[in-house]
Amino acid sequence: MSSKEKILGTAIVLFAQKGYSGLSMRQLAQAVDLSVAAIYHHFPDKNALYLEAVRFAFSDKEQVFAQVWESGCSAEEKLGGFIRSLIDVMLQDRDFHRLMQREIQEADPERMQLLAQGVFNRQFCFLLQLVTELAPEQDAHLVATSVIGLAKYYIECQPLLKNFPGWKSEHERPEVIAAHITNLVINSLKVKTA
Amino acid sequence: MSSKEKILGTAIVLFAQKGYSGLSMRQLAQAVDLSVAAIYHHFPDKNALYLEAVRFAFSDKEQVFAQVWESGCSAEEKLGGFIRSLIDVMLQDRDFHRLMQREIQEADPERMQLLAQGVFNRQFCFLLQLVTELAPEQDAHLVATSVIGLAKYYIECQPLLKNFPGWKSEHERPEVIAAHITNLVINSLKVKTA
DNA sequence: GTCTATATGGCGATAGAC
DNA sequence: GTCTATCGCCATATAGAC
Repeated sequence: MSSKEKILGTAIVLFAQKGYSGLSMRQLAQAVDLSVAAIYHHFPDKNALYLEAVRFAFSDKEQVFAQVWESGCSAEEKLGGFIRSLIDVMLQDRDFHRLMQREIQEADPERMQLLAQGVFNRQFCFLLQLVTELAPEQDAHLVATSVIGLAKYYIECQPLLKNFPGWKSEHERPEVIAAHITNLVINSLKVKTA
Repeated sequence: MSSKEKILGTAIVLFAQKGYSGLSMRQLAQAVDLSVAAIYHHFPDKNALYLEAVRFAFSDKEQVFAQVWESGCSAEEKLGGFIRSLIDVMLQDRDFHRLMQREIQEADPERMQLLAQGVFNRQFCFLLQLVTELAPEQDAHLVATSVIGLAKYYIECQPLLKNFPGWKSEHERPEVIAAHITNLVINSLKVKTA
């Protein structure tokens, strides 16, 4: 692995943990066992390094959901499969997920557009199509975002949710969360179509 | 208003905007029109100031939902009212909401427990009770957290969601979001009970 | 309670040798 | 490509006058 890749991979993790201003170039240099000057050889400044690290983390997410869309399942099963994959991806690549969180929180409009169009657009469109197929009379955008929001919330708020009454240990199992969300959404769609 | 209160109130806003390490004592001092040393007269160090600011922001949220619970409405109407209030509170007090976000993201287990038990517990229990009443056979914790998660997601991801196909300007109106979430949840509960 | 002045150290970034 | 050494600046925090 090249130094540049090592820097980018480590930067993702550390930026996700500490945020942009929370991570110093010295700390990053120490983490990758290089000098600060060596990092500056590969990147013009801290901000450029950050942007490249975000893009680097984005780069290999596209085909995770492909098998769901390409499967011969029914629309309902596809929705269940998508929700399950979404949760698995979020749980598996927590660094990426945290980086996303920070990006969304800063809410820079330009950056949001880049993110939506350059990263998530394909998957969102597939989901939109699926929802339209399942319940053509509903607002597909609202339903699609509900699906994503539910998954996202369960993952990122788990440490908080554990402390409320009624919590069970099974609530942190991905298949349980996925089944609940799938049920919630599909049942809701059924009422209107029935 | 005392200097201490002015410092705390300003700190909430700025910490929410910039994060802990993103806000310097100099910037805060300038914002409240005091010297850095004056701030250090009121707080032993930056971390203590941060903690006190978080607690300060927490302190006046308890009775916002009281009228919903105390209203003579049906359980269904109460759920709708709670969702609407939740969205309004989140939209209105964005600084508090952003501070919450940062706290949840850092996910310190001890801090999470304090938050759950010291801040949100009462409201969560009311919601839990309401859900149990509406659909006794369902997992109330899962349903209750779904309600909160949906509301939270629509508020905090709005800048991102705007950029996806299918978005309409009405999606940022609180009553539209609230109606959608209420429908989603209540319809879903109906299927199982029907 | 608030100030000015300052100690001490980490920050981003660069110069120049190898 | 990587290093050591360094610049200039800003950070947190403190001392002591008013």
